[in-house]
Amino acid sequence: MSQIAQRSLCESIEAMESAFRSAASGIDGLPVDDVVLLRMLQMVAPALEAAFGREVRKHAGIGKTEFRTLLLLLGSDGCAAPSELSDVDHLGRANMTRVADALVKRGLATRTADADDRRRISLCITAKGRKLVTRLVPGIASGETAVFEGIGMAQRRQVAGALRRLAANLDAWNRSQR
Amino acid sequence: MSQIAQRSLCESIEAMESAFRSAASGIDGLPVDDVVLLRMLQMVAPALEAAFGREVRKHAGIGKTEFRTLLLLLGSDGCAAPSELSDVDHLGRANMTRVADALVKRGLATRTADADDRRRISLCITAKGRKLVTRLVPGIASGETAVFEGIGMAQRRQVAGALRRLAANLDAWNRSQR
DNA sequence: AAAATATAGTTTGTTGATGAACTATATGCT
DNA sequence: AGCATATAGTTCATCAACAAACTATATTTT
Repeated sequence: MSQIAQRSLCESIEAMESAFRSAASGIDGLPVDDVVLLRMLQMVAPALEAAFGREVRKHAGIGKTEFRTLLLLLGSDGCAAPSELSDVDHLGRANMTRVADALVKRGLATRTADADDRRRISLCITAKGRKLVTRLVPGIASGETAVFEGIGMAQRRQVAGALRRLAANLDAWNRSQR
Repeated sequence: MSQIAQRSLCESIEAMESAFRSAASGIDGLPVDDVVLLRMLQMVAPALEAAFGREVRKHAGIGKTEFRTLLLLLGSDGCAAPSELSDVDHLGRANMTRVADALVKRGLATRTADADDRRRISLCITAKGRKLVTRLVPGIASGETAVFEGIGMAQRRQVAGALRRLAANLDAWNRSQR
């Protein structure tokens, strides 16, 4: 049994907000609305990912990152270089090696050397991998429908726009740190 | 040097969206808008947290979870039980033990037994811990201002509302899985 | 042509989280 | 009073990620 879920996520968010607002009343200059919003983001995103990960593990026996890599391969005509995949998924190359290892071990992808550039390999989804993705899509679709219930298209666009903006601001910040 | 940042986060988001849309054109029933939006969430939130974590590590020598626990203690009149803190921060109790260990080791918090309930302890922020939080607040404030630039109050409310809705839907989903 | 620099992928050790199991204690039920 | 159940916090093993360093190869510069 998970050792997290004493309270629900909603209850934790309420309690977190209350605690931060209380803390802010004794601290000058803390932009508590921003702190709370960022913390909500950082609580909800991992919780969504964890739930997705548990479903994928249960139904496919692989991790969420492995599954996502299969989707990304499908979006690249079936094959891609690990360095490309790690860029697209914003992960480390070392991690992508681990993910590739796991997929190859289960026969869901293959590694083949690049004919033109011997530094590179091509990771390609197999027929078994395609079948697995096809099998899980209905469950994914219904899960996502459930999770987005009550959030209209206009609000989703607002969220997407805000996330892009946050990413751009973070990129600018990271550039300024070097 | 970080092995992730070949591309910027923005570039990864564009590439991810393109790859998922391409994948979806060959897969019936994949709600690609939702997939993309969830994946953006799951890329941006950890990136923000990682950046914050690096700053905190650099300026305070502690992790982001340790720092956040100090803030939560301030919001609880200085003391709280680890089980309470883990609920508020939506973390495992085992993890909160690790966080408490780190804070106590650095003299930023103390553990004291509860007089009424010998199962419980109180984790209390020390004067040193308060000073550390006070010292970091200006940097946090400016970082958060930077990261939210270009996102107006109305849009922030839309994002907050969507996050609460996502949390509620996820709680409902988790309840239905038991 | 040779040397310097950059890129691709891997290996290794570390980190921060989790899940399971444990001990100690409190509460509720009979 | 005694037993069953629940809660609090800890320990331990595991996992999925990272950072650093490495080897091999390609490209650029001199």
